[in-house]
Amino acid sequence: MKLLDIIDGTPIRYGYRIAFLTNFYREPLLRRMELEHGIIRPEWTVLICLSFRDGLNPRDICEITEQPRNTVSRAVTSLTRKGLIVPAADPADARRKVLRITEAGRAAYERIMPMFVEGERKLMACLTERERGDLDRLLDKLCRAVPGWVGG
Amino acid sequence: MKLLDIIDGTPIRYGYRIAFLTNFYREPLLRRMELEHGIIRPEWTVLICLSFRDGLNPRDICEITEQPRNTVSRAVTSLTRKGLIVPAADPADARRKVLRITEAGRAAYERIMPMFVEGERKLMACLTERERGDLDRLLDKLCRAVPGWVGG
DNA sequence: CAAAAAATGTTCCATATGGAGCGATCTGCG
DNA sequence: CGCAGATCGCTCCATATGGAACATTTTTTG
Repeated sequence: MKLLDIIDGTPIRYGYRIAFLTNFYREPLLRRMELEHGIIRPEWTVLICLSFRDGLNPRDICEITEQPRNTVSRAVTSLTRKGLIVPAADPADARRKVLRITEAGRAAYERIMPMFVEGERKLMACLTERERGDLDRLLDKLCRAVPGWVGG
Repeated sequence: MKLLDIIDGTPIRYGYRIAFLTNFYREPLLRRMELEHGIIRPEWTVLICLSFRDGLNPRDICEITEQPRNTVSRAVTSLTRKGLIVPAADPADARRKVLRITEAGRAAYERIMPMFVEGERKLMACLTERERGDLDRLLDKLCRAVPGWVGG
């Protein structure tokens, strides 16, 4: 008996399976990341953000990742201690910090990301090219619609 | 700037968006459930399992939900204290408990589940009937393939 | 049949997480 | 300018979570 077997017995078939996939794709990788690289989820999300756009504030990262401020604050502290990012004063606003990813930070990102890429490859291996295209389009539509209903 | 905006900058487009949808669909509902009904995630998964098939053991629930044993153990204890389930001795194996959902437990399930159904409705509202059919088929394929690669 | 190994559920402990509130700073309005 | 209110990041605290070890019971093995 597995979670899959009770999906047909629940009235939330879509939500259930999407959460199911997330559980099996993401959670094991997050645990491996912590074990093998000593990086935990909030730290990882900060690295991803800064890797995409350097010089963000903690506040920006809260907004992007929807994480609470204290969670981001802790991640910034620990990443700084590890030398993966460097916080600087924001000349325009003394309350803010400008966060910059270091070389070591980029290296950590480049070391960890392939793990998630490989996980995604396994996840998607069962689909044909055409099916991936369909899924891509559907996910895009679903994600773009989120801001319209979330919070309400 | 939102998470959506950096999706194109990441090499894990599918995994990212699936996790994104889970975050916005499930997490707010779990928080509301705790606030309004005093039920937390592990308790909810136990209720779902027993609602689908009464008389399961904690061990079965661990297997179905992939939750650690101590988490399920705690959920069983608290649900019992709340009168939502009743544990009995398993005559076939003295180590095991047979868990049965109570009337109050079923009532709680019937009260909470509509919240998740409504959340799913919002999530899926952007898709046409045809697109839902496509997504249904794709999710089915993805989920069925999970046991083949998970853990490896 | 006896001892080793596995299974089941619990407890202990370390840590991750989020809410609330704090001090410092900035903004808007008179 | 001066003050009320908003914003930013941090700390405190309560709780959720998972790993490891434990006692009890069952299964396997010699």
